[in-house]
Amino acid sequence: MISKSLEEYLKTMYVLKKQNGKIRVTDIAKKMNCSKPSVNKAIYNLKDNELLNYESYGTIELTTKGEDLAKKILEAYDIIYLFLKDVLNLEEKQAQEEAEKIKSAITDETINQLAKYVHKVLDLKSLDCDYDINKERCRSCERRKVSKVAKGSGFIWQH
Amino acid sequence: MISKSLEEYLKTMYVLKKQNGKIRVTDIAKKMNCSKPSVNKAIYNLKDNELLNYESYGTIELTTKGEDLAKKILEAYDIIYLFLKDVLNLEEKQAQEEAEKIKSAITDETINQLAKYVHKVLDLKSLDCDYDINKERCRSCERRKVSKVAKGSGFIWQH
DNA sequence: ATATAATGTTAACCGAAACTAACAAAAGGA
DNA sequence: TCCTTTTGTTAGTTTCGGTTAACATTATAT
Repeated sequence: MISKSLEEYLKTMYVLKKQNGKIRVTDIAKKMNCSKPSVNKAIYNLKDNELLNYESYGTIELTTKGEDLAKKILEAYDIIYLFLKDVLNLEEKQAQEEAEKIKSAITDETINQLAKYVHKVLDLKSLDCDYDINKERCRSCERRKVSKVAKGSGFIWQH
Repeated sequence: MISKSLEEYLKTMYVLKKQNGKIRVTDIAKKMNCSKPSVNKAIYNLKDNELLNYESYGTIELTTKGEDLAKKILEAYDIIYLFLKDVLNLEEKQAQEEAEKIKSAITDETINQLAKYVHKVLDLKSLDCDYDINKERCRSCERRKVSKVAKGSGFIWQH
């Protein structure tokens, strides 16, 4: 298990890859408001965990394992973000900031319960929703979950 | 502003005072699952912040400032605990653990929004509830908030 | 092609928050 | 009282996640 801090780096890399097609130290540092040496350390740490491939001055490429984990992390983030923004009515920016911090604090079990709840609350027609964070599709309403990475995150269930 | 870690110590001290009438290093360490030297450091740190009075081998007494802050921290914790337990249906123990971690992560603003939401959800009669964490009484339903410290925390609104 | 700018790396260090081991003080029982 | 146990303290370390300063490498523009 990697640390919550490393998870943040991994998530950011995944998003940058989707947004820019490439992952650069400077861009990570900017996005995460940290120094480049911090990013560098994180890279080698993630590499040790086989979550990405990297050689000095080379390009950062997430491994399959890394990408899978990143998706899971991003989805958890999205669920919390959605709850904060659409249920608690926080401002988008604050919802983003807080979602990161909350995600870094709680267990998968709690995220899963929150996911179910958000799913229910945002669509009251499926009060008996069977949504599970580990499944691709809700058995009750047949929606699929789709993560919208491109602009500012947020995630949706699509028919 | 003290750190989230110190807030945990302060909260624990307040609860111990209510439960046992006194605050001891050993009891804090037991409750927080940490070593006595860690507690000792925290004590002097809180003392520097004028949140408690202490002399070596003496008794720990929260100042007024310390007690006020402890109450605020405990209330935030209670709100999150209530949400996790009664809204997300987490087990009591897990709700307690997660509540601490979440509280240590989020801002007052978010707690406040959550408080309003929990207040609404747990009593659907007051959907236009005006509850505010900084007020003693809800203008809509006229309930007062009361923190039940004694056993395992949890907090209620009382008529 | 080379000077300059941008990017990435390394080394040394910091601070917070924890730990263990060893010791000092206080409390309680015979 | 005095011995033992409990409680509290100190010193020295560790780990984690970050930093700055200085340097190396790569990319860009003229």
